[in-house]
Amino acid sequence: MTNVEAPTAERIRNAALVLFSAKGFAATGIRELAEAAGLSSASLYHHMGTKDDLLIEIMKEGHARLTDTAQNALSDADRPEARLARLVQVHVVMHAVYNLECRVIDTEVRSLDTIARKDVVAMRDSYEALWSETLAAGLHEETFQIADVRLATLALIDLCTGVAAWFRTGGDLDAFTVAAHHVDLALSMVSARRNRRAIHAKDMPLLPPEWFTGRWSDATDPAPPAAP
Amino acid sequence: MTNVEAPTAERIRNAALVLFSAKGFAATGIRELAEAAGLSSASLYHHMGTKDDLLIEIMKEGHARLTDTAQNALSDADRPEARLARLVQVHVVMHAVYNLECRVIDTEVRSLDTIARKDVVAMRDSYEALWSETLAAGLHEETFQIADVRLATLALIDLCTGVAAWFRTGGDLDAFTVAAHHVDLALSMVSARRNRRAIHAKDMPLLPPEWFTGRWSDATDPAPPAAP
DNA sequence: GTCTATACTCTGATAGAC
DNA sequence: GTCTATCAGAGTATAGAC
Repeated sequence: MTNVEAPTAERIRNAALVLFSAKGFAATGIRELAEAAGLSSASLYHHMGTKDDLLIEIMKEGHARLTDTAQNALSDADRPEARLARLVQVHVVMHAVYNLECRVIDTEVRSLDTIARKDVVAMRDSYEALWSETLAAGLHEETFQIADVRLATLALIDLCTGVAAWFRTGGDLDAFTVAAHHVDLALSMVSARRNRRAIHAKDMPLLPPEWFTGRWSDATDPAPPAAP
Repeated sequence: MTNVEAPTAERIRNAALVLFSAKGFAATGIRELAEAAGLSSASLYHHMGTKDDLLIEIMKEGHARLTDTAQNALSDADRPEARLARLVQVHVVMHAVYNLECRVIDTEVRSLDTIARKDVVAMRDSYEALWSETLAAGLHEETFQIADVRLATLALIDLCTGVAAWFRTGGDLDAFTVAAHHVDLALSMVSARRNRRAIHAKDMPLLPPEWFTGRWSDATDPAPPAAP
């Protein structure tokens, strides 16, 4: 559960998530990273490539996790409103639980070199396509009222991505509660309706907490520093 | 209109906006900034304090501009739905027109030292209060349907802030069109109603383009590099 | 108001011993 | 697998001439 005696590579990764998300990639020194991971700066390079490589790995892994999780969540949902609800739920829960990783993903695209940036943007685009397709389907069968699919896609993703910036583990709202609220906000935003009645989160087959927890065995955010 | 022969201090500021927004504050070198502004790095310091001071000035000025504009926009709007519409409109238009400045404001809080960060966060809080108060008023008179005012505040601001990340001047949608769409999205999100009927942007007394252009005489974003 | 030259620190990364 | 020592370059900022 906790990170006591975690493998060195993982300790480095966790230290990187903490520092990159708090100060930014460019402002984080290699010595600082080493100290946070409990090594000398030279030893770092036994476990990773360059500092750039470390960022690239974090970003690609994070995007892959997000897309994979979303695709799994969509696999047994047919209706556009159920699919949108799940996209929102997955996005928000991930941005709350993998909070540091998501902050890095969402803010450090500019720190990537041209090649890596191209890869990451492509991953991002294919993830966004899941949203666009869902909105287009809901618009087509008149479940959603949307003036512009592209704009609505960006708006919905912005709405859910913003969570990463203010969510705090241990706050008054847990990840699932925030996600449920956001599902409602999203459904309202696209005026989701069936039989002329507004659809709400409580009418949706949302993913239960266990659905997520079963996928978290490997690599989550590092545990936050203990409260004083 | 253009920046030909602009005062040196302004050229530096513009160069800073371009570089800070594109690469980030920490990743921008002082020599790079000097070159972009057309000076030697030593000459920079005749027109500004430290690199940190330059960021602080940009961020405080931007926050002040945003809050001032919002307060002016609210001065002749009474009803919660009109006030929300104007907050959204101002926020989106500013994030589109002062795109670079807003990107810096929204991403570089972490680059500020403790003292400046405290100031800027306070400015941010008082700006957010305009939104919270508007939502609380609309909830109280049952114009809005909101489960959690704090969460809805953050959600709405996130929705509108996101525009800065993808808006491009000269794209297929101009700032006012995007803002109008976002007003609709925002009103839907809070299920704004009067007499049991949904309220839309077209029913609102939105600010005309002239309202904004009258305020842009002084300092906008630098002109984008000419197309090839 | 702008420059050249420079001080001093920190940067990412490597060499090679243990 | 970790360390100390070190490299070459880039970082911010200043001194002082013009």
